[in-house]
Amino acid sequence: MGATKTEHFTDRQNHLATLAKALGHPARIAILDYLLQVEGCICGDIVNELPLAQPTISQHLKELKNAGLIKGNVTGNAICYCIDEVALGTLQAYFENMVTNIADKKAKC
Amino acid sequence: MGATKTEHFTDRQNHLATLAKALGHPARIAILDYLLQVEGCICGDIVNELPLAQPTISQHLKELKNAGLIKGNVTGNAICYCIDEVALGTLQAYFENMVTNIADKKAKC
DNA sequence: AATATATATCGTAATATTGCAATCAAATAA
DNA sequence: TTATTTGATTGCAATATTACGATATATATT
Repeated sequence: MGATKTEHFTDRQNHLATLAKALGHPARIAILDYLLQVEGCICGDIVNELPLAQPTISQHLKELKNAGLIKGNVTGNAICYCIDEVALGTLQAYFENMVTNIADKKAKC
Repeated sequence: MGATKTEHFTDRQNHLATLAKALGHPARIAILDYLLQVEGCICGDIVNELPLAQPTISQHLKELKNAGLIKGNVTGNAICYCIDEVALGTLQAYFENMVTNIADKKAKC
């Protein structure tokens, strides 16, 4: 098959999976790294920072944007991308919650 | 192509991407949900909890295990799976760090 | 030993992802 | 207007993922 059966899972599960999936590629981690390293957002020069061709990077940016992890707004010739705090907060809360839950339960495997 | 160019990225970036990728499917989020909900670990019955065939679930468990997100140890007839705190801690730290970094920078996009 | 139970592996079809050359679109600069 | 720049889109080849039936393996039970 190859097609994920999203209809069987909850909205929350599908949403978390979408966010995680968007981060499931080193180029996209690298893009977020760069977005954090630079002040606020990038207007241009992501292409020069990564070892991939321009269409490939454009595609990765699109996926991050579709997942809601980054926002982009046009400013003249260029486009400014920045990290979306809401999506990031969702992920942070998810892992925070898991870590504390596990610590509580003290699973002995 | 279809093959990720991992050699162009740092070990850290590849590792984070591997962890995120493993979580990039609702079935695998659901598995972790169930692992958290149950006390500690599961011995058996994951198959009954998810709307997927047994070989499919076995495959998803394998991917979570390969990524280091869960551990499994044999106990007689069944296999006990539980969440690996280390991998989860890595992800938690990553998002924690991002969130605080963004808050600091107060990006205005 | 024969049977049942739990899980892994194989094989394969359907679909998705990755990467890039070529090309297009829009704004800016000359 | 004619470049130039910036980034998106198209089209395609290579590879990966998802899902499952069939089958294998390994332990437990009878």
